[in-house]
Order: sequence, then structure tokens, then C-alpha cells
Amino acid sequence: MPAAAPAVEARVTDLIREAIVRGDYAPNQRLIEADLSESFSASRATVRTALLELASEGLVERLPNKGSRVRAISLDEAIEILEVRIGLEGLCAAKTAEGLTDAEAAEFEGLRAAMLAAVDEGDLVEYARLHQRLDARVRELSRHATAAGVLARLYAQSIRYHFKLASKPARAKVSLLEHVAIVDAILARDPDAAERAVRAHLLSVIDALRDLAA
Amino acid sequence: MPAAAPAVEARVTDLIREAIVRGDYAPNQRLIEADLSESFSASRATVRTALLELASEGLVERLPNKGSRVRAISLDEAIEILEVRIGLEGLCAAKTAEGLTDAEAAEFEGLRAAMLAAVDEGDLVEYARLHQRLDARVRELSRHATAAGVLARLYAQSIRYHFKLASKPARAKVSLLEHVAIVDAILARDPDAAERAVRAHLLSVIDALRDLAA
DNA sequence: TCATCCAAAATCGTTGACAATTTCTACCCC
DNA sequence: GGGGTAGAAATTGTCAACGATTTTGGATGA
Repeated sequence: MPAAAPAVEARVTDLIREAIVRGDYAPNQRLIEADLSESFSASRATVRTALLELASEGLVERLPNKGSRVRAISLDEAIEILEVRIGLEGLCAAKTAEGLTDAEAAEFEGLRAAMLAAVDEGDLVEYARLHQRLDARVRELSRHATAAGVLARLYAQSIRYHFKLASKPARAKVSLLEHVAIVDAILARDPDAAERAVRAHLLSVIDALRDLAA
Repeated sequence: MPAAAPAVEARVTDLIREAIVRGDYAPNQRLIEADLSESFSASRATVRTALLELASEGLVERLPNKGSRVRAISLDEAIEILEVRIGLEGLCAAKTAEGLTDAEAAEFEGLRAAMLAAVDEGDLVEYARLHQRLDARVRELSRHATAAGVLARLYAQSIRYHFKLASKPARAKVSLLEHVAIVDAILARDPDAAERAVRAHLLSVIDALRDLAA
């Protein structure tokens, strides 16, 4: 049996999603089915399916009989997404703190040390990678499929704003302290403190985003 | 122009969704494209698109090369959904309390009176209708499209459990008090109190659901 | 009896073509 | 010259057919 090639459909969806997230297609740019069909050498129906899927993820906007376009996330929407994330990531952090195993605790200690080192060395890219990994692990270890699923979607939508924030050096120091507080609360196995720490962090991100716009 | 007939695609999606929510198709029942195609007299491609859409809403489960089935929401999942709703509905209630106009306040006072009357008369069906309307209005008036969108999806998924709870007469009295508390907090234009009231209510629903299973 | 294998049926995935709708363009009339 | 209009071009929506994959049922042999 040849190494189980993934369905074309799923593959095309991923390719288009990556292209959007990477910024190959500008916000509000029209996505014409026939063009994508040629670009990715897939049938138009396959592309159509992919666009449908991406529309449900919030990355693409579909107007009946008028085609698809890359959905532009406004600053207001980005803030809305962060507000929703307060509730969801707070929940995940609390659950993670509640059910933390010793092995998981060790992993978080490692991440905390690595984040501190990265910021100390001024390596913003590495720090961004690490704190994304921290967020992802908190979501996974919460074992809360519903919250994790919703968060994954929201995250993809607002990725553009993540880049903008991550490029501000002054932001890293604030962000670091907040993330350390989150890790500390989880390591203390204190669900309430973890939820509060997440809330504080995301409120701070909202403020930073507002400043960025002003 | 003739009253803008909706696209067949959207119509079929709605029909299948209603059939699932109404319970015409049992959980885990296989949904065969060819059969649905005949039932709704639409092409298989249209049905396929509809199933894809419903899968993204969480109502249908799609296994690659193995077809679609009505997704069965386990009790654990229903509880997860309620946990997520705490964060989201709490947010909506806070926003609604924050920006409440006098006209909206009058509407909530009317709903509160109607709910009290319905439970007093033992009309459980009317009470269920009213408190669903209350929830919906809180979502709408929060003007938080992101939270409202996520909530709409989660609500459709867990509708089966709503029915189960709504049919317990003893539950109505508890539920009524909690909803009155929510309305009171909103009318007082106190965001924090509204969020706490929503949290208390949903935690109580989680308990009730656990009892139901035991 | 039971496990194994193979063929046939059922079902999904993909494609190309056609129909319906929207958008663009050139033209005409005022 | 401006505005509206008919027709053409571009694009999406729908369909039926073909190919690929999975499941089913029964025949075979130990």
C-alpha cells in the first residue's frame, strides 16, 4: 500500500489556508475558483470544498453568487477575538493547572526557563515561538476539545495581529512577565490563579493592540 | 424582481439542519448522500456541500471515504460546551449590561415578568420559550459578533440536552431564580454582577445535567 | 465451526460540462 | 457629456457520470 496519500481535498484546503496565513493573498482579495483550481492543479469542485471549509474557519468570506474573498479582520474584530479568548484560555489554563502531572510540570519549567533566556538574549523570534508553544500546550493539556477547537479557529483568524505585536521589542518584556505568571500559577496547581493570570495577560494584549492603532 | 429565491444550496443545508435538530435523524445515524439527494430533490453535489457545512457546525461527523453521520454529543461534551458558554455568555451579559438603553431595559423587565408568570402558572413550554428568548436577546444586544457566532454553533450542538432539562418541572423554579438574577444584574447595569449571575446559572445547569445522568 | 479471502455491492471523491447569476463594456439617447 | 441599457464576458451554482475506496456477503479450506 502506497503511504496513504491524504485526500486531495484536505491537501488543497491546507495549501490555501497556509497561503492566506502567510499573506500570499491580501485581505479582501478575491479568490476566484478557476484561478485557484489552476494554481493548485485541482478541480474546481475540490477548490470549492476547500473555500467552504475555510469560510467556516473564518479565514474566507463567501458572498452567494459573488464569490469568495480573504476575510479582513478589523482591529475591533481582533479585540473581540481576544475578549473571547479570555474566557476560553482561562478555562484551559484552569483545567491544565487542575490535572497537572509531574512530567507536564517539568515541561512547563523548561519552557519558562527557555522564554526567560530568549528575551534576555533579545531573540524575539525565538520568544514568539516559545510562547506560542506554551499556549498550545496549555490548550492540549486542558483536555478540553471544545475550547481547544474554538480557540484554534480564532487563532488562525487573528494571526496577522500576532505578527504586528510580536515585532515590538518593548512588548516582549511585558509579555514575558505575564507568561511567567501564568506558568507559575499552573505549576502551583492553582486553577483560579491560572485563570486570573491568563485574563490579565490577554487584557494587556488588548491594551497593546489599542495602542498600536492609536 | 421575484422575492429573491434563496440558493438551493443554502436551502438544503437549512432543511437538513432542521431535520437533525428536530430529531428526525437519530444520533449516529448514517447520512447517505444519495438518499438525502433524493429526499430533498437536489443533486448529490448540493447535498455534499450541505453536509460539509453542517460538519463545520459540529452537527455532522464526516469520516473520510466512509460517509457522514449525525454527530452524537456525549454528556461529557455537553458539559464541555456549558463550560465554554460560561466564558462566552458571561462576556455577552457584561457587554449588554454595559451598553443597556432604556428601551432595552423595558424589554428585559417585560421578559422577567413574563417568565415569573409562566412558572407561576406551571407553563413549562412557555417558560422555556421565554428564557431562550432572553438568552438570545442578551447575545444580540452584546453586539459581540464573535461570541454570538460561537455560541450559536454550540447551542445547536447541545440542543438535545436542553430538551431533557426543560422537561424537569423541579428544574424550572431553580432556573427561574437564576434568570431573574441575571436580568436584575443587567438592569442594574452592573457588568461584573451580570457575568457572575450567568456563571452561577450555567454552573447550576452543569450540576443538573450531572444529576440527570446519575 | 471458524477464520480467511475474494468478488460484488454500496458509497464516497473527483471531474468536466452546462445553467444561472453577476459584472463589465460599449453603445445609444437625451 | 452623463446616465441608462442591452449584450458580452467572467464567475459561481448545479448536475450527471466516472473512478476509487470501503463494506458486505458468501465460498473455501483447515
